Amino acid sequence: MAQGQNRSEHTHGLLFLTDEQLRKGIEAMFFAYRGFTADPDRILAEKSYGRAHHRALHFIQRSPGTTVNNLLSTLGVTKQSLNRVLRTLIDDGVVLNAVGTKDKRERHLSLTDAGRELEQALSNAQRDRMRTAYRQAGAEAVYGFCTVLEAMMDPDLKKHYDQLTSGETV
Amino acid sequence: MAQGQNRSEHTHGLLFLTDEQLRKGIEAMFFAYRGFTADPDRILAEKSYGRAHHRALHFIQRSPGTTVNNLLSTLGVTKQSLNRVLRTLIDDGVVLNAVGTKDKRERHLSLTDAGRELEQALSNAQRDRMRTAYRQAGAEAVYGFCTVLEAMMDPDLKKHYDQLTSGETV
DNA sequence: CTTGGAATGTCAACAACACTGACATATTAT
DNA sequence: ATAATATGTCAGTGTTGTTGACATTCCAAG
Repeated sequence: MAQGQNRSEHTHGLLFLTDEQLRKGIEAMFFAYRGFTADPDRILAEKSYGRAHHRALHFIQRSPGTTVNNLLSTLGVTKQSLNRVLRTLIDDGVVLNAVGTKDKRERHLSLTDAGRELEQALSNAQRDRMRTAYRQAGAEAVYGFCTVLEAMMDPDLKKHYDQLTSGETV
Repeated sequence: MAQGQNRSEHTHGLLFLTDEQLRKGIEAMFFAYRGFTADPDRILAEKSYGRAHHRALHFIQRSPGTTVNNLLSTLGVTKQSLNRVLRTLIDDGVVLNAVGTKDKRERHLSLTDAGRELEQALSNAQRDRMRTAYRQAGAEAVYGFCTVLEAMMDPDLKKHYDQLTSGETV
């Protein structure tokens, strides 16, 4: 029932959004996010790291030389929370912490070789699932997928997202 | 740069998935999920509940009379973890715990009036954002959104999702 | 009818990861 | 000199997940 109606609504571009359809999207987000994190979680568990470590590694890889403050606002956590994670990553020789050249108060974060290796392993696992899902769903679906996700973001978070996707350099 | 290329790839249905595009999707999931939970989180904080309470309320509302075991496998947590949450919800008069009529070992969970009210408040907040995002993105995007999310789910979780979306009754 | 297993509840301990608040230190800006 | 910034750290707390152990209740098979 739902499928056929949805399809017809597409064609003439009208959106009759029933609570049922919205609930479906909500549940899809819930179940999909579990799948989204499942593969990296397995790798992290072996190294006794958590998702917070993965997130830090990801965004450091994404913006090498980024400052703690920048990473803080991207991740949206407190400095105490981030520091706990960064501390272990730095001590384990996975993340580099370099005093800023221009402003010596700043610390510039980057990955060591070991860090790049770990980040690659995590990213590969996550990208594999992503790639499979993309291929399965098709190109148009992927475009819609990103469009809706972007529309769901808080404006402040969207800024970080846009900054990452457009310009690579910080 | 990315936008134009993506578009052309759509038209002839070929998927050249660069790591860059996959990373974009990964980051979109991360930032969007934060937005996805932001609104209910504010309401939950007032009542000193957490996301786990919201999830329990959602799926109980979705399948009234469901058993603990069923809820357990839907949520994918341990019974101890779920029990802690259910305990507070039952004690607060938000969830009803009825001994099964046929099999008296089972407990059938449902919402009280207060529970329905709270669940509505949470769902409304979440649906509002969802609706706005859907409208902003358009009908085709929504269709693609759900398609990709479904393809991202673990098969076991997808069963629960399918069960919920198709048949309402348990 | 006894026994095994299933469904549930509960206690205790522990870990990850978020929070707040307070305080210290170095460095830059005014 | 003083204020503001960037960072680090200590201590405490809360939510949510985990294991492991154990009790209870009840259905079903022998």
